[in-house]
Parts: sequence; C-alpha cells; structure tokens
Amino acid sequence: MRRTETRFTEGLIQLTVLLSLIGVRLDLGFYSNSPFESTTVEIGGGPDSAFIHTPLHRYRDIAAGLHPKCPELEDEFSTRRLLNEVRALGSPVRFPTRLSAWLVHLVPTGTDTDTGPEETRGNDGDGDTSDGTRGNETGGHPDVVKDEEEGISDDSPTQLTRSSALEQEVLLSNGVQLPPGPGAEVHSQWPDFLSDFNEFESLIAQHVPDMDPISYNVSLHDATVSNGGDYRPDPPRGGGHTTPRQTPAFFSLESTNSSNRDTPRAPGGAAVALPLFSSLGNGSHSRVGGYLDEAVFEQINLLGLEGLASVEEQVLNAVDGRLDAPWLEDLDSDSGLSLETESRSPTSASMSSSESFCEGGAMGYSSEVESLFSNGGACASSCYDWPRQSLNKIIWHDHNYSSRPPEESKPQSRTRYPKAIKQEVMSEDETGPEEPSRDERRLQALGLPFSAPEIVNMPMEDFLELLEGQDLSTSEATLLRDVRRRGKNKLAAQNCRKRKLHAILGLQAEVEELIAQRDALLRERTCTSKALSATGECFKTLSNAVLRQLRDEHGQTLSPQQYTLHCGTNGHLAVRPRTNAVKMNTTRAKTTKRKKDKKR
DNA sequence: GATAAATGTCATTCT
DNA sequence: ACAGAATGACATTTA
Repeated sequence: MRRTETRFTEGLIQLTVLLSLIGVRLDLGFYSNSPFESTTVEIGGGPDSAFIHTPLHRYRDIAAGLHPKCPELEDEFSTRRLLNEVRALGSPVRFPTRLSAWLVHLVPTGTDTDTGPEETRGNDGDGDTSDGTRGNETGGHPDVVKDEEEGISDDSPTQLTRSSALEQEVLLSNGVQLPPGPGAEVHSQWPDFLSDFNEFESLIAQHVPDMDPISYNVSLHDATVSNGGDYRPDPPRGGGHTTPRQTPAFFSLESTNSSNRDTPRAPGGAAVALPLFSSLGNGSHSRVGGYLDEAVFEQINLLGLEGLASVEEQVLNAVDGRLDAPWLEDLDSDSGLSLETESRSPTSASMSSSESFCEGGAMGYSSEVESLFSNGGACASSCYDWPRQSLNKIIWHDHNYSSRPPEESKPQSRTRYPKAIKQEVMSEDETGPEEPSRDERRLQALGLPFSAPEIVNMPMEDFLELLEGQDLSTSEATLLRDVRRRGKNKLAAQNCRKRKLHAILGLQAEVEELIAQRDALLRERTCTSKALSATGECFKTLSNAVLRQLRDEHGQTLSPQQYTLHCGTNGHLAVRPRTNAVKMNTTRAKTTKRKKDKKR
C-alpha cells in the first residue's frame, strides 16, 4: 500500500513533466547515472524503482546542480557547460572559411590541345608541390585569413575585388592563357558566381583539407572549354607552377565515359581545371567542421537537380535567416536557453540557506526562470504558458532542509507563505505575543518550566535528563515525548514541503529550459536548411555555367539538361550525364520531398 | 458557511 | 532498540 502511494505520487510528478513537454522528452536518464542512485532506496525492486523511489530532496540536489557530498555530479553538468560553449561558438549558417573556386583555364580546341597549356602538365606537378605550398595558401593572404577569422565579411564587395585580383595573380603564376572570345559575357558573370558561391565554399572546404591541393588530372577528353572572356589578361604560357601562396587545387572535370581518369589529356579532348584557392587546412578550419560531411555533397547534388528558387532569393533567404535568427542571440546571450543554469545553480546552491532566504530568496531559480521568460523562451513562453506569477511567487531556495531551531525556520516559513507573514505581523507587532500552541498549552497546564521549542530543540541527552530529573509521571513524560516528537515532525513536515516544492520548481525550470532548447534547435535547423538550399542553388548555377563552357568531342556544348556536375565525396568534381543522375537522385528527391511534405 | 491554502499531526518507513 | 528524518494522508486552522 505504501509503495503504491509513493509510486503514484512521484509518478504524477513525472507525468506532469512529460505532459508539459508535449513532444519534448524530458530525459532524466542522467540521474540514474548519478551517484545518488547508489543511495536510492529501491523499494519496489523493479527496473524503474531506482528512479521512482528517489526521494524528492535528491531531485532538489540534482536540480541545484551541486551536491556537497557528491562533487562527481558536476561531471554531468560540466558536459552541459561544454555543450553550451560549443554552441556559443557560432552558427553553422555562416561558414567563416574562405574558399574560391573558378574555371581558370580555357583550352582551345583543335590543334591547340596538342600543345596544351602548362598547367595541364603542371597539374601533375602541382601535386608534388602541393604539400609544401598548401600551408601557405592562407598564410600568404592575410586578408583571407582575416576573413576566416571574421567570417562575416566575406561577401563584401572588397572581397570580390580581392578574389579577382588573387585570381589574376594565380593565373599569371600558372601561365594560364585566356584567349578573348565570344564567351566574354559568360566570364563576366564569374564574380557573381563567386559571390553566390560563398555559401558553397564551406561545403567544399569540409573536404579539401584532407585533400592535397594538387591539380587533378584532367580527363575531360570529351569536353573542352570554350573561348574565355576578355576580362582577364593573358598570362604568359608556361608560367609554371603556382606560387607558394596560391596553390590551386584542380578538380577534374571528367565525363563519365572517360575511361581513364588519370589520363592527363584524353585524345581529342581538352583540359580544363578548376583551381581551388582555399584557406583550408590552415588551422582556421571551419568552426562547423562537424556539420558538413559527405552527405552534404549528396544534398548538393540533389539540390542542384531540383528546381529551386532563384539564387538571389535563396541567398537572401539564407542571409535573412542568419540575420533574423534569434537563436543566435539566444546562444550568445544569457538566455533561458543558456545552460548557465547549471553554472548558476551551484552558486545558489553554495549560498547558505540563510542568505537565500533572509535576503528574499529571489535568486537562483527565480532569476533563471525570469531569464527564461525575458530572453530565451519567447516561443516557449508563448507555446507553453507557464504561470510566471506563480513561478516568481513560489520560487525560493533553501538548500539546507535539515532541522534548525524554530526561531530560524519560522521566519522562512513566514516569508514563503503570505498568510504566515500576515500572521507574524499581526501576532508580534499588533496583537502581541503569539498564541501558544496546543502542546504549549498542555505544557503550561502541567506547570513544566519548558517551552515546546525548548523541548523540541534540546539535545536528546538533555531531554532524557529532563525526563529523569523532573520526577515526572508517566503521562507527563509521555506528553513531553509527544511534544518533542510532534515538534520535530512539524519541522520535518515543513522541510518536506519545501523540498517537494523545490523539486517541482526544479523540474519546471528544466522543462522550460528544454522547451527553449528545442525551440532554438528548430530555428537552427530551419536556418541550416535555408543555407543548404541556397548553397545547392549556387552549386546548380555554377554547374550550369561550367557546363556551358565545355564542349564535347563534336564541339557541342554540354547542355545542363544533359550533363551535371557531380560533387564526389572526396572533393572531385565530375561531369556526368544527367540521365543516370536523375534516375539515381529522383528516388532520393522523392524521399526528401515526402519528408518535407510530412513536416508541412 | 463554504472554500482553498497553510499548517499541524499521525502513521509509516527508513537511516 | 531507539531517535529522528522523510513523507503521504488526514485534520485543523486561517483568511
């Protein structure tokens, strides 16, 4: 019977928490790993009994984030603090790493291909020198490094100018010749592409660090580059290799029917290379290194095939999403989402109970909850309207529930309960001394020279001496024992209620925190999705532009409807017929679309 | 007087 | 064995 009651009541608390979450699972699992588990009284013996029968004061201690007897518990909160620090590092939406990639080489078709440019041969050589030059890619470009560090300024006009200048410099060093031709209008679009490519850069950046900035063999035997634009000066041929500061990484553009990738130049084909000037591998790796993996390339390939909105719109959406992302502020600010709850709770916990109570107790959880409402929990508070007033009203902090003299405990109780406050004011200031309790009256009736508080609080030894030395009758001794027992039980009941209240508040605050966290994660996901979509659109546009520059063996342009650029997981760019890709990706696209529809 | 909240008390379990 | 803490349930007090 007793066990059932305990299970029921504590189960109600859990149920309340779970219901409050509405979809958010409050995982109290870490409690089970807590050192408290060993001290938990396992009455039922069932698999969940360790949790169910955990006394409320243990929740209190856990919620406070610190337990004087179990400092190991801090490990669990240190994990949260670490998470907070990681999240404070920034948003995955804005990738600080600078990366520029563009088509540098226009290979004339026909006889010119036989005397192919130096970089075609040099591509192989670049691989030899890449290791030594790679580390200087960004080191030689303080501006780029600065962009990496600042991260947000890389789409500024000056950045584009710098990219163009750097591009020319590399071209000169590579001896790339760009004959003027009718493709000028296409080349003039490169700065725009590069600008739009900002989002895409970071995606490639995730893979390039592991790849030597070598020039991959150009095996585009079926593809050539059309005549280039005239916006770029003609660098001297045979310029040799790249300078140490600007080691380009060349992605191979290869048609899928190319049998030999390693062939420097396939017969009848032309070489084309995409130099990748990257600030990668310089220690200033993207701060979101873990966000992008191989799957991103698949996403890009998918996105590139899907009909998305215009590039400008996508980019603007991404930018807007970044600028309007309140979750960033949440992460940066000391919001309710802030995991500083753990860092502050110990502070309040370490505070003596007398401090927290005598000074009004408006700290610790109260401030945390207020911060939840004022900062982080905008959505949370709107969706889950916790009664703020009630929260503020009943949040108090007594991390020391042990027995104390009633002279100390009574004011606490009066502070907590308005009725008691009035009672105190009336009794002491207006109506004189407080009315004696029933036990007090009984003691007075017996003529015993001890007050009830004295009997309750005196040491057991003194109490026993009192019983023996006063020559009391059995009933009198029983009365004294009862008075002492009731008095102690009264204090215990008060402490128990405080603990229970505090535990509920702790769980309530935890729920608030989790709701705010969920809200932030949802916003983060939205922003990331926008950024990914924009990146895919950029990639699509850039791919189309690249394909328009290419020619097959018949001198025909590669139609973007027929071919597509494919990002390999190793960083390779390959030209592939679209039919296979469409077939292969259609299923994935449908799956993705179904998922999106489900979310809507 | 009814009601809800606060508080006290009892029974029980556990340390 | 006993004191005392903890706590659910119920009783009492109070506004």
